[in-house]
Amino acid sequence: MRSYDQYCSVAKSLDVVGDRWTLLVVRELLLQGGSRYTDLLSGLPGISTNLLGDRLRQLEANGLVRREHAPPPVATTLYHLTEVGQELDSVIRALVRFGTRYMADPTSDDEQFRGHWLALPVSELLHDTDPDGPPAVIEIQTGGRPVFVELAAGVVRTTFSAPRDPDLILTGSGQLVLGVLTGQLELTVARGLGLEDEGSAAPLKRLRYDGPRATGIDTAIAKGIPA
Amino acid sequence: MRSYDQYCSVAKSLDVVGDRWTLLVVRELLLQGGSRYTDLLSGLPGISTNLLGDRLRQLEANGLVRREHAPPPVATTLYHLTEVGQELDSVIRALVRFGTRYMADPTSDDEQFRGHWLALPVSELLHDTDPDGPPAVIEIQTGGRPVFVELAAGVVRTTFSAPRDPDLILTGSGQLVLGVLTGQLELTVARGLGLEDEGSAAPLKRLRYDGPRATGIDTAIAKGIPA
DNA sequence: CGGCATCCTCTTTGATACTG
DNA sequence: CAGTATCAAAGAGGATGCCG
Repeated sequence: MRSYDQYCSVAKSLDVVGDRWTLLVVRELLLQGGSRYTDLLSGLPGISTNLLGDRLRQLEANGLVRREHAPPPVATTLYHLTEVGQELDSVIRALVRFGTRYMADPTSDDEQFRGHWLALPVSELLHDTDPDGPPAVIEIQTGGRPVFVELAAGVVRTTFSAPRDPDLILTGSGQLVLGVLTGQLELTVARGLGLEDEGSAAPLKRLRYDGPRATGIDTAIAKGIPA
Repeated sequence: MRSYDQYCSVAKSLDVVGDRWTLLVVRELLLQGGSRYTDLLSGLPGISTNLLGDRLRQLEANGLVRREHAPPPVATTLYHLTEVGQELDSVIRALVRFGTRYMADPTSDDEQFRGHWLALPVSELLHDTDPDGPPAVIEIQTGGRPVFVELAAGVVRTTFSAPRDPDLILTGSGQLVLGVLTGQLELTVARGLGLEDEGSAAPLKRLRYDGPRATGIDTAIAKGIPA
């Protein structure tokens, strides 16, 4: 990217991460940790292979990404965020907070989705209102690998392997699951729109959402669903 | 910008503000409030007139900017951030926090600077360590209109008109001033590099900087200054 | 299959000129 | 002042080929 040539903190940041796809590469590395080239490709649907290579090279040149030639058991290159790169998590979190308002909009037909992306709004915008309650786990099935939402000690975290047997399993589109988790979509309404749930709904009642609210999320979602 | 077509909060944000120049337009509107087209042009050195027009139209279409046809005393169009647009301040602040690490680097010859940009790192990264002390004001002269840094009740704010007579006036490049304010550059060293100061240095000692630290800022700056 | 490099087409940007 | 019109150059996207 051409530099903005401005002596300004924001412009300097954007000189480094303002290129198309760059922050999404950082998103993947923050979510997934050390990743192989093809892991990144599959977590970044729509990027072309040459662009991913370009971006990784730029990020490395700027000291945000480190490549590591893993020894025989893996026998491939792993890309990691450096400490400086990790500091972009505050930028990503701010973008999550802002962008979640658009998650209620009707989705286009060819919109891609990866379950692990849900970890961003879940861990940034959801809180456990019952810090003294017993730990609870919700399993999310949106196609692909499941994601686990864990409520414990007032904090909501996400993991990619089951921390214990889930209290609740939600199966359906990312949009339905997110609507129910954020409390913007009643479980009964979500069922009508295609969500399947198995187990206790109690953990849902413990969640508090403090992100941007969308009105009429149910009708918005319904509009996106073929009748 | 072409959409990323990903059902992800970050991608959705970037669909709206990920275009080149877009976040810098937001920066100007956050810093300056309602602005005329030409105010924006002068606060965004390097942008071309057609791109500014494009970006304003997009921001308006996305509900982040509102145009207001001001009545006779002004007799021109003013651009404002909407409430949704204002919420981008957390994104801007995160970018400020990240990007300030690069402010110590040697600046290129044709790098542009506007004094009001300093308000970003100052109000985001500086704190007043003496909340019970008397209010203090530092006037910053970097060419163009002066900027005033006000320490009061534990908070550091910036204004564009003098809240009272300044206790200290700093005159010099943005980089020297910022180095001194953040405590990364000793005042005596800064004087040797061309900074002029008038008044009491006491307010500087009250400031605490909690942003990213650059090592060797003095030699870095010296390298950028023609001998 | 992982990790690129190349070629080609299409879109976006940037510089400048121009108009109400 | 507040933009629109024009056009060359850069960058993005897509397909494909290469090499361990």
